[in-house]
Amino acid sequence: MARWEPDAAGRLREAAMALYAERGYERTTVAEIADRAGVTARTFFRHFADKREVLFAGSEELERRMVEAVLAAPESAGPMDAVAAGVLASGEFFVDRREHSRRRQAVITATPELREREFIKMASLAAAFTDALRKRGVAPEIASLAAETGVAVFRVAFERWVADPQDADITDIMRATLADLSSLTA
Amino acid sequence: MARWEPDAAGRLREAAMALYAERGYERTTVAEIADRAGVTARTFFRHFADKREVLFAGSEELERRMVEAVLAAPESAGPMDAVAAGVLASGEFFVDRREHSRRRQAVITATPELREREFIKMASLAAAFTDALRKRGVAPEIASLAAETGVAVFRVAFERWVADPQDADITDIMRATLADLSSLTA
DNA sequence: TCGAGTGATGTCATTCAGTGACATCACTCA
DNA sequence: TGAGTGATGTCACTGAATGACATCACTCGA
Repeated sequence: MARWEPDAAGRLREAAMALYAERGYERTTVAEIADRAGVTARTFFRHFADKREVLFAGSEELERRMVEAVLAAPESAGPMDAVAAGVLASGEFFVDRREHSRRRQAVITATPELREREFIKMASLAAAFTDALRKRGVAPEIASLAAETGVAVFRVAFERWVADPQDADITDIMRATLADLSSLTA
Repeated sequence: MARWEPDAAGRLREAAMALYAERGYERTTVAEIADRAGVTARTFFRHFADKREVLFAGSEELERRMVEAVLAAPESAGPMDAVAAGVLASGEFFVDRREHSRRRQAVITATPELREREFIKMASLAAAFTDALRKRGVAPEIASLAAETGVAVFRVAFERWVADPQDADITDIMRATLADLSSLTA
């Protein structure tokens, strides 16, 4: 018999999601999460930097994929087209995760501390987009503006997808949002 | 003689800025800030919700002014024009505050926790813009997209202003940033 | 097969953020 | 002049987060 049950991090993630959804983020203690996962609070902090981070594991992976798509866009693509490619590439990440995304997003939206953390993840994405665009030869100021705008589109589209009663495809929603941006600034 | 020195909140703000700049946010305790301001830690928390908020007093005022400008834009103005008016209206708020803004921004940029807080302030601004646009009759989805885009412009322009070695006027920089957005999405 | 690591976890003590309850006391005003 | 009022202090407590050290199943080479 193994000394410890495997995948403590996974159990902690699930326990945290369940408790945050059940009784709210603020009224859940790390000790309770750890208990439910069968470990101690000290172990929680060995897997996650803080009480918020447990909901954001995997965001680096998403960011990595989106950045790759920006870099992989055709050379002829302008800055905004490259960013659009990055945004669209996020679609596959959410396949079959709509319900999970909805529950997770409900918890985050209800908790200022978690919203803060989500924003800094978006900022990290914007910085990564900026960097990728510069590598494509885009001027620094233009790169950051295009990146910020692209992230704004991603956020709005994601919100629309989560809220969509028709369960429309996320990629379609992203395309529509990008089109809205074009007509807005026309 | 008054029982207490007046303007405890002001002294706390200054003490916090000084200490955060001197030795960094994380290595400054609330007790130290309170000490320097001549009050107790308990009093600190009566004036500011938490250790981060002390750097963001006044942001509601800025938001209020920007929203007013959105609402005051000519009826003929489109969503993006109205948002642009809001962004430009922030200019006067920063008159004669460039050096203060630079020091403050340096502290914030160096501290993830403070960056998180700054982002949620920007989100609040975006929500307020969205609301204002809806009051102007803009469709909800378009309103939020225009608002997010406007906030992106504000952030980029503010960063440019703080970093500008020429000390250019903030309003000019904002106009230029708005122009960049137009050509980007053309 | 045995013994020296290794690594994930537990235990314990501590610092610090943040909050609730209650006391204090200069100042105000009827 | 005495009953509030309000900003502050004091105290006790919860809970997040971290460092130091112990534990022990498992691995791997001699």
